[in-house]
Amino acid sequence: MPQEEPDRLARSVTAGHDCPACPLAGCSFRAVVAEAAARRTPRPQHQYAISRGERIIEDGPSCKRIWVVVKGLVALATVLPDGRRQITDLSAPGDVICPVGAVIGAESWVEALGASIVCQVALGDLMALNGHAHSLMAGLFRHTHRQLERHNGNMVMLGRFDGMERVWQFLVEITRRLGRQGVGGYRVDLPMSREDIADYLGLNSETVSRLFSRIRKTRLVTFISPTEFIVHDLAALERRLPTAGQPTESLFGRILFGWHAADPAEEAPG
Amino acid sequence: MPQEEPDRLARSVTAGHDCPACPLAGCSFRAVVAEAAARRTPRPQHQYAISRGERIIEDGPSCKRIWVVVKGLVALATVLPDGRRQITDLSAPGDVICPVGAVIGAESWVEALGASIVCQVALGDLMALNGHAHSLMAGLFRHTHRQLERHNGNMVMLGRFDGMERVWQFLVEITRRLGRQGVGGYRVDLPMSREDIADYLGLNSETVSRLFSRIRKTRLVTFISPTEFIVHDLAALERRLPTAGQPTESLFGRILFGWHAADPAEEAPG
DNA sequence: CGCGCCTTTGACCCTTTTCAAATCAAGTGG
DNA sequence: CCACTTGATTTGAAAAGGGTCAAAGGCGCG
Repeated sequence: MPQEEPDRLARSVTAGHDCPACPLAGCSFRAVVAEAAARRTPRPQHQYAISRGERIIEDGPSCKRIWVVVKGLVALATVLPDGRRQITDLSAPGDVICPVGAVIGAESWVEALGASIVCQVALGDLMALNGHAHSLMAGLFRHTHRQLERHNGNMVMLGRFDGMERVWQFLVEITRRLGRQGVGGYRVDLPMSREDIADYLGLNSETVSRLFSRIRKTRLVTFISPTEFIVHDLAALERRLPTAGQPTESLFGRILFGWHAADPAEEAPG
Repeated sequence: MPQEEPDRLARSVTAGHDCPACPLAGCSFRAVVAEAAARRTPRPQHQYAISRGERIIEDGPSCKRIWVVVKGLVALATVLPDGRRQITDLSAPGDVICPVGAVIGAESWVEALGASIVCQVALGDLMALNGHAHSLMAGLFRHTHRQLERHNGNMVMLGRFDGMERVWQFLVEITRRLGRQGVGGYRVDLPMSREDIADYLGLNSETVSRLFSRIRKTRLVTFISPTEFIVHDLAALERRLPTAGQPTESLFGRILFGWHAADPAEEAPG
């Protein structure tokens, strides 16, 4: 358990192989990384394999790198001195992880929840190549705003949802992000323990287990094993959410970076 | 109450007077706004006075403006269809408010908690003048990362602090941001009702009131009125926090924007 | 097979919520 | 200036929800 013996797990990431460009189709940073690769930057990024509990650690005090999750599931966790842990963000394949400030008196780090692969992008290399390239800025900005949106939703969940609502919310979110559509619905292979889920939802593991048992009785979800389940009707789950919807994308980036969508009202008089 | 009759409060901001540049000494955006003013932009910003409950509203679907709080206290609030409200961020004088994405099925807006003055900065004007000016980008980036850090701390609070810890945390935060040092300690004039505080802390107003009563008994804080109090010993309050510290500043911006501090390890080999 | 770890379930306790009533503060009008 | 109104705050009592502690059940692994 990370909160009991943090130091035992504080191993650095293990080196994998170089990759010429981020291989991930849905990667938010694909264009940026591809651009860096096209300019033949020396080792603009590496892939690293990290196993459950391992952390991504900066060697120095400043933030020189970002990471793109290629495979697995990675968490941003904050642990209080007394051991209480809160997972404040989950990153699935295609998501970008930027270093983010912590809270003095608490430890924050990025850790793998299951066997994962991350693609490391050296920010300095990209900066040196591109200067303050528009595409890099736009990518960072878009990513950061998505993160703000997720955080906004998570705060509403933590502050105002009861236990059952949190678990429905979690199942919907994780099914959208990790579910593979198949016969009988979405199949989800979830690399999180009950305690990880509890730490994400602001509950404890026994409560999560009890709530999962109640969900099992609804027959909307079939649990094959503690870490595998099938969602038969995602829409039925979504109807149980207090919000009944999914996060919107901020429009902020459009004016800054020219992200355009079909939006005739865009230039309406203000 | 916003959650009972939101429409009654949905008045647009009332126009104040033009201001040549953001007048606020500690404003994160002072440099940016001053730069725009120096280039004689036509009306790069206005000041608006907004009273309690009024919202800052975008006229169109896209985000064309940012605001700097000059006076008062402004909240980013999300309200669920059933009326539950969560305040996800507070902005005090000097803070920048950027539009941030909401959650479908819930309403999000920026509202004044007390009589406030905000300085509106038209992003488009700034962009047209500066292009993708380094200072604008740096300012936005720095602001956004501060917001991420606050959000991270708020999620830990909402997920893992009990009621008493949340109220101590709130008092420390609000005293740091709004307190004026005087005889007997910091005096704080707090433009929030018990319900506002509850919606920020993920509690309800009766619980907040009860917890305040318990704090009154410790004699560490004297409540002059429901919205005025004196913190006699801020350090004693800080010692009651589970974290015993304050947010750090992310170092991320340094490499991107050249924010430099005394940091010899900055270029240490990675 | 037995060990250790995770999960599930039960019983009980504590915190917070809910519902209700009383108190307090600020305006209003006589 | 004082009764009256209105809304916010405080306090009380009961109920609900989640946490804590403990025990039993599953599962993989040596």
